[in-house]
Amino acid sequence: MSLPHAILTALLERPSAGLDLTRRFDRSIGYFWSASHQQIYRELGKLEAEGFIRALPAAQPTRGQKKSYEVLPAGRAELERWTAAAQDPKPHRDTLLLRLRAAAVVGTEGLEADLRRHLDLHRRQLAEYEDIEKRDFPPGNDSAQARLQHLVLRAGIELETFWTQWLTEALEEFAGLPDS
Amino acid sequence: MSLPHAILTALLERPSAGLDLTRRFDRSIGYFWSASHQQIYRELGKLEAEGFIRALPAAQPTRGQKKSYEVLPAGRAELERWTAAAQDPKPHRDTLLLRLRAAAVVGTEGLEADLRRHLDLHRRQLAEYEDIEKRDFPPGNDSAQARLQHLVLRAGIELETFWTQWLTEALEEFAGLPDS
DNA sequence: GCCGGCATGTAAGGAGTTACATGATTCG
DNA sequence: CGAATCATGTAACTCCTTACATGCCGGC
Repeated sequence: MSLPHAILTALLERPSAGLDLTRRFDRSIGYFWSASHQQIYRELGKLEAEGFIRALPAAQPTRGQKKSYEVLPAGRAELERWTAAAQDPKPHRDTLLLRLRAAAVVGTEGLEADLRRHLDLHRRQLAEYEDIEKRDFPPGNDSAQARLQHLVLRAGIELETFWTQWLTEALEEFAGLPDS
Repeated sequence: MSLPHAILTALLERPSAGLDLTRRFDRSIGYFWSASHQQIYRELGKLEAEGFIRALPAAQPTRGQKKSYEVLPAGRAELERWTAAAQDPKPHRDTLLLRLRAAAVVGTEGLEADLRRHLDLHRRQLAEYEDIEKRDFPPGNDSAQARLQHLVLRAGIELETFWTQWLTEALEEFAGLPDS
């Protein structure tokens, strides 16, 4: 039940059409809540039916035509409610850790190459986050909104830092293993 | 496509029946790949139909009776294949970060209490991991299998450490915020 | 005018969750 | 024997993914 709220947040930040939202999910909100355009269109339809958002008047109802949405007061209220509500953390699912555990049983043959690839991907992601930090959060801006957004970005930076360190350590471990 | 491989790994570590597996998923494998008993039974049926596992001979075919499984050579081969295959990391989904981003737009009212609760949950999980580390990985055991398992556990420890630190930082940030 | 890209969708299926159902075993 | 618990399942639903379909729009 989080996708509709992710969309409400994005639309409050700026009214947008479906593909705009999709692109923003690829870049920013999608770093911690990804969504495909199919999901987004379906959810926009639901949110409109529930009275949480509405299409901006400029939009025609034909198919291939751009259709932008804005959040209605009921939608903002729902987002406030959801943000404040207690929620249990969802259990993590991590394929790579699972594969390492499998490797402890069936051997590490072939796994090292993919660990290197993941390490590279995490390094790139970390570099991207650090660029965003330099660009969007120069020292001195301490508005409440900026501080919260920066906090979220720092979580991303620290998580990617963790993964690069851990993968480096894992690869060192592999180097010292009896060959599989 | 990871649940069947999680089950194969667990069954290779020790042949088990459905509920045994469910309990082990609650304690150990489930720390990074959770599954309910319904999922597990469904998947055991599929794996048996595919010839990857078989019921141990002792088992009767009646309903409420215990039925243990073991991995067949084809199952082991499939697990080896899957472990070595290149896989892209799945995008993360984190509700808490999403809520923080929403709070940057609609205000932080009511969120702080749940952050404290999450901090407490992560501290407990961290303590549990550290207990496991003390119990199962005393210094000196450096078999290949133990080193890989320890590596996985350290990932859990470091992730929980990150979350406790980040949440602490977030709560400090909240304390300095203009009240919402 | 048509072709490639933009924009909005539909359909089918997989994976996970929630609620419920049924048979066996154990213990008082 | 009756109730609680163990153990194995079914059914319905939601969410997400993958593949495909359709209409508009600008440039050549």
